[in-house]
Amino acid sequence: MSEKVFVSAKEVADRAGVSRSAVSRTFTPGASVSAETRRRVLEAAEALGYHVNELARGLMRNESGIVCLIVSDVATPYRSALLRELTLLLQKAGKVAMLINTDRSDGSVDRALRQAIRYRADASIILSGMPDRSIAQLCLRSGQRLVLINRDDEQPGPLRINLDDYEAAGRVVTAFVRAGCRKLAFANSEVGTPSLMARERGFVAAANALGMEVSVERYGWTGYDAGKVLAQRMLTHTQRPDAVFCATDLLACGFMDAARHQFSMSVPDQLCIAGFDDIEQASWSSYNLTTFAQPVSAIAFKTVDWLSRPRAENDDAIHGQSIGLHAELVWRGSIRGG
Amino acid sequence: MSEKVFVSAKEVADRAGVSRSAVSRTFTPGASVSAETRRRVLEAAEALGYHVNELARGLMRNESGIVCLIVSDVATPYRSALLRELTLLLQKAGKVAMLINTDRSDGSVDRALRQAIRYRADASIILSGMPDRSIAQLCLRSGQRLVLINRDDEQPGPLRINLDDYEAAGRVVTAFVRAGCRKLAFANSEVGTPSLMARERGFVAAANALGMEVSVERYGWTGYDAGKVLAQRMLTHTQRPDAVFCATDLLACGFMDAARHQFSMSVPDQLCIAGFDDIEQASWSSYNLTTFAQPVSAIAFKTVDWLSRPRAENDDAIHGQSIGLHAELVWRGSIRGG
DNA sequence: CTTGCAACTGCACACGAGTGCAACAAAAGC
DNA sequence: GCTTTTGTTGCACTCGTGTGCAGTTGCAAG
Repeated sequence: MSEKVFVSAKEVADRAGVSRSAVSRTFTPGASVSAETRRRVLEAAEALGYHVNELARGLMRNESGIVCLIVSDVATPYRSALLRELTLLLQKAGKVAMLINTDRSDGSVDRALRQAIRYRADASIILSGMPDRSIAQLCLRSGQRLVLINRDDEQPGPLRINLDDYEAAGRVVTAFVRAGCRKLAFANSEVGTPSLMARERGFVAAANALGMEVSVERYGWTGYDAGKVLAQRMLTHTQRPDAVFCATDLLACGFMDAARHQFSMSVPDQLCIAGFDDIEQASWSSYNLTTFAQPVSAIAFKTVDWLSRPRAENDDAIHGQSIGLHAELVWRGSIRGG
Repeated sequence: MSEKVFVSAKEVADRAGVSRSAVSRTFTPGASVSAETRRRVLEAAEALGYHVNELARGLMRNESGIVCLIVSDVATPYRSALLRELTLLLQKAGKVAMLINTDRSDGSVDRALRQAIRYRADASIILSGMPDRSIAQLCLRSGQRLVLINRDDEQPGPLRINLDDYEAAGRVVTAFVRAGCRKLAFANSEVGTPSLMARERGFVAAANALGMEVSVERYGWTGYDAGKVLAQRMLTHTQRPDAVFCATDLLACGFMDAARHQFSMSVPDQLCIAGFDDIEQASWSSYNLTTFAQPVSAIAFKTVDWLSRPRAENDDAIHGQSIGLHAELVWRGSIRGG
């Protein structure tokens, strides 16, 4: 029955006794309006409950103010933390976030990007999955900006933000050795994300350089349950490891719980554990996990900063920029010493 | 330099050798186009990389397809789980989610709703905070739909979804008594959300009805750290409680960790604990927390279902609908017996 | 062949805003 | 008093799409 009846600039103009242009100008920063006209317009707008139609404005300006966040597994601690940081900064920058949930299939990222194009988003930020090359190119050709976070891709065009996963994984070997550990293990998931694999390779390489073998196991998705299963597999071996680097904090929490409650092992006395991400739960006293911190604030800052910068500056680097960030090791109680 | 250059229906029409209307109709379900025309249009659209401009379409149809999610503390387990569920269902319903982060000030919810109006959102879903009455009315007058989740407000117009917090809190008293507990306590935060307060009142009332006193403490925000502080306060009393109902799972996790690691108490032998929300961590074996499950899927389903239903049906109930959902008690190991 | 009907197509207008341009008024300068 | 300057204002066009209406086409029935 009562269809949508938004009040338009025309109505405000009529009530204020000015032209529609005057209304438009009062709401456009930097336009020329006399103080008196402005006052009358604002008064009428307030009385009528007028709000600029961003759809129409976006149509004219060819700039919607929308930024698409393309994410899978939003409910995961690390993802949601990054999401919070990004939305906060985007809002401060005068943008608004459009959230698109993807599953783990590749097609869903493509669908998300199509959605972003349809809404004429100013930019898309991809936190999960990889877009098809042709779609990504289409976005770039349309003048949409693209940011890939922790996706280690070589496509030219988008801004790519990555951590020093490989190098960080090396540092944890040092920490384990210093704690007196000799039988190293790496617990990974099967998803094979570039950053996860980089951690694995970095860990193995650093251990090998010291003449040590690493037993690697991969299972399931990168969550708590997978960590438990990995522990069950790796701790029933005749040769139990005395140090495990888990590709993710969630894996580490699951691993630690299984080690303690199912195998009655004490951490860090009989088993040292390290994780990656520094999710909130890592600091909870039941886990007290030594781990690498994802610099979420820095990631979000770099992203939004790049997006708010005028276009021309970026175009200098035709091949798109690549930003490397450092993952700091947060010392807690799951590795001896320190 | 390279400004945004999206391809428009006009260009597709030229290339396909048809009128622009034909293009429009091809992308409008239920419009009348011959198979041949449709084919040529689709072919041209594919070749040019055409995508409908939802901004313009929304302008015409007066229906943007956008639904605003207004949330604070997105990174919190319960909130992010609800967020995931909502975005997934909205996408399935052909809508798209616009995420607006609020801080805990009231004004920020109002600002968010203004944003929603400016983007002509079809609906706004409020998960945190309370909008000012006048703004809410403005939204409703504009034909925007409003959903309040766990906000227990009496405003007419919006759909209100609430849990049986009060009654649920009573059930936990029964469970504590059955476990042999006699000194009951309630750990709450200071934020005073209607649902949190309902849990407190329900718990106290049910205990009183059985002739038992409840010691109530309130502190800080509703997170893990607050739970720890609450434990430090409540467990240093000369009269230690032997059962605590925490208003939130996060509080419960903090409380439990402090009880175990700082006061060396064993749960559930010396202290029974219950929480509320059933966040993922509640099921982790370090906590194994008995708690009430937020029916996130049901909440999301009811919400999206209401939004996709045609307007007329809802208008029958002038005062807006109110949906009550049941919080199921999930039995785990933090209460003896069961 | 004419007529009727249905399916399709295109014109033209609408949606709500921004903006270049010209008209205009007031103030300043001489 | 006249000219120049400065600041406002309104007209009219633009953005990309949906849609009512009228016109065209094709086909089958009379």
